Amino acid sequence: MLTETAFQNDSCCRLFDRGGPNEISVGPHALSGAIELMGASMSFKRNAEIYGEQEPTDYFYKVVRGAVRTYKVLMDGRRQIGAFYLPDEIFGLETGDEHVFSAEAIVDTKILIVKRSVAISRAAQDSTIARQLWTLTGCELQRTQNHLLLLGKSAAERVASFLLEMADRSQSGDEIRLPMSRQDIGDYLGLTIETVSRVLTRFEKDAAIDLPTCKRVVLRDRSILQRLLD
Amino acid sequence: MLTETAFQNDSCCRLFDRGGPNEISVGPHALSGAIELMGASMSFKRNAEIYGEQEPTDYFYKVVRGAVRTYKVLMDGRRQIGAFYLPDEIFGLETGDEHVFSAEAIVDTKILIVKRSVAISRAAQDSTIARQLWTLTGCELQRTQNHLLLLGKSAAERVASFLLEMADRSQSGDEIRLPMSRQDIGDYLGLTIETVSRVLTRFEKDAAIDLPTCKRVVLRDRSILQRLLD
DNA sequence: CGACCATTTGATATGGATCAAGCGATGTGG
DNA sequence: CCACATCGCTTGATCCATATCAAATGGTCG
Repeated sequence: MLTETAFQNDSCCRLFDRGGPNEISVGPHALSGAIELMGASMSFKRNAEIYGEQEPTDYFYKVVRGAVRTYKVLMDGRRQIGAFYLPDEIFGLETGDEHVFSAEAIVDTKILIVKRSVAISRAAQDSTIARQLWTLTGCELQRTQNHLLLLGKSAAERVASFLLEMADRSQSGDEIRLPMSRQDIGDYLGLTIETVSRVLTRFEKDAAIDLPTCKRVVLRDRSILQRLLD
Repeated sequence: MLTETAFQNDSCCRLFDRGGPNEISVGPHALSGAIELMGASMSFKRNAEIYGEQEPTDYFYKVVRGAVRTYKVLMDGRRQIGAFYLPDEIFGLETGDEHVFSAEAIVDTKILIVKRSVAISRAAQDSTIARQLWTLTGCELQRTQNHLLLLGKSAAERVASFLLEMADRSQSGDEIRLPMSRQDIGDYLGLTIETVSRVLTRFEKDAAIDLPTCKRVVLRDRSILQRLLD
């Protein structure tokens, strides 16, 4: 599970480097407007939709500030979260012409946007750009495979994996600030909010973590969590 | 779920087209031998290992005849199957330097092999090859995302998805010849063999399928299965 | 302060796992 | 060609982890 923590290295950012980010003030759904430049910047309010299921996959996105969830709502109303994206991470790399997942800002979020067609035509001329696109998609594949393996495990293992992964990705030592709700975590891990809550309480009783507030987690004994994983 | 059925179009095969396939007779683990050509062919016996976890990711593979499973064995001994690959499908596209999954022949299987380094250097010169590598990885990502969504559903939904997907991919109308065991199916769907068996029996009682033998399935009423999906 | 929403905690229900036979197909040696 | 052994599949009985339902607590914002 920890292998996925290295999943978006800085060399991939060149895609977003052309042109100084020029702030464009827009609401949700304004993406389909006339953004042709690479590296255009947009802001989204908490819970605002960045793109919806079945919309055309016209852009790549990079989180500057805030956090993003991608998700799909299933027939029965259940919601599966595909991934969380934190600052410096890239999303929207879906393959087909239309998005299978939707994307929303979890908190107020700033994002860079690149038109897919621009990136692809650059890739046709510059093999290092092509290589980056491939690598990014490969990293996303690896992340998804790890997520898939996660769903085969017990509730405690899933939550432990999640905490260790978040600690690694937010790079703030043993103190994690969770931007997402229990419902988000549950929908990511395939558990109910009650089960997530109970496991966290259990970890706290076992002195593996502290929960100063419900959004802040402090890892007190990583080895207890680590032992649950393989 | 059905979107994934179109996941490896023929345009991707150019990777394997250089040089007439020259049969090389080898056993498992012989991959690390001196295969430098593109499109070299190898045969594997039922249950033979094609590559193992942690081996270097030096090749891409394409099934010519037979069937392949990729899998990972977890700490507790459970085995998660990542995917099944049927004739004309490509596998081994993992991102890192080492395989996270192992690959085995499910039945006696013939495979084409391409050295990864050769494909990559061709991609650096030919942007259509680069594009194909990217597309293939993207298709694999889509397949994995669908697999992930599958694991959130009930046992009946998982089995129904599996049957419809196999029917589509084996392109033999309503009659499916399953190369894999119940254990394989269970490990793919995250269910026990008992549950897989019970669901199949239930589908037969509901007149959705026939089971002339345990390896052959005839879809009698796809709409019953379809109704379980979204 | 009060209303609202998210989270935690408690009690009960359930889908699929586990444990345990039985059954059927496939292959082997006589 | 048949008797028997083996292995994979099916069927049945019971158990358990997590879901579901319900209520209490806590945190946030007007």
